[in-house]
Amino acid sequence: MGDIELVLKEHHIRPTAIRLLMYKFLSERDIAVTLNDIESGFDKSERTTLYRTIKTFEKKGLVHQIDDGTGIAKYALDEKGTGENQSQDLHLHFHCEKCNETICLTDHKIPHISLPKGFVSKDMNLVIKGICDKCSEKK
Amino acid sequence: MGDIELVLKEHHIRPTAIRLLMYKFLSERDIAVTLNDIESGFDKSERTTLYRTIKTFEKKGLVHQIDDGTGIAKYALDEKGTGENQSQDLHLHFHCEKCNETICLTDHKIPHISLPKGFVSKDMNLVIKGICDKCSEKK
DNA sequence: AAAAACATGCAACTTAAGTGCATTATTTCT
DNA sequence: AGAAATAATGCACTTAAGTTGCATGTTTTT
Repeated sequence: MGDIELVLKEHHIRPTAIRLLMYKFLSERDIAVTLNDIESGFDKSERTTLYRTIKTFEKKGLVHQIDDGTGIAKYALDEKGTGENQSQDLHLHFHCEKCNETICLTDHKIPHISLPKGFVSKDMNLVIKGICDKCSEKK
Repeated sequence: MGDIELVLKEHHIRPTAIRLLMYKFLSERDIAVTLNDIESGFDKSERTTLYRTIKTFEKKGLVHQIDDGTGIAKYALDEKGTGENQSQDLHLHFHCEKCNETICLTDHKIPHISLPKGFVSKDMNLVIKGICDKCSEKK
């Protein structure tokens, strides 16, 4: 049984062909992808199925959705896809205005922020916009 | 000449009737509003006009757009609408999962974050999700 | 093997966002 | 002031992402 198959099973996801392929697809890139990106990578499958697949992954805690300000949802594998650690992904994301790519800066955690009285924090989303390392190189 | 008229003129925006009304509308609430919210507040005017009006405000630095993760753009007046201070609005936003309202926490600035080599930061967006003060009161 | 549960594909719908163009209002110029 | 230029508004239409319903196909369970 392949590695991916195991990962899916650990997350209580049936390892169908498309799901295996999508996991592979996601694990091969280090940037967050849109549904369109995924669609372009799969001639064989259909928009709806891919949509539902990524949503399944999300529900089961395999991927997280990122809102980078472009208005289009992006997805990336959770850091510890295999582990049991379901703690929130409080790392931050960087969106490059040039290449339009969004990167998970998994080593950069969001610092603690004290809120006014009465506010209860459950989740956080920090996106930094600017120029990424690749684009700032090739001037 | 009214106060609002002056504010608009300072931002090089022609003070038409709709624009004056929209500014008033925005200044009357302390939460970020969607285009739909605005539309509901104006029987007289039309979606497109309101859309273009808010976009004009945005371009001229009167309002900022907030992406709170709901997928729907929200807008709020900049802190110093009147002043010359065009420095980025690096305050954070709080999105309440219960009442769905998004609040500018203008007093809470986003802390400095050091990025990996090659990354250039131009703008930041931090949204904290949870329960707001009003909703946590009335259990 | 039959029943139940789940996955997939197709079509259609919803909603926010955005554009083109004609009309109307406002400003500028002489 | 009046004409020309510029900008604002309103209406219709388009686009694109996201989402749902339902029929069909597949896998799992008993």
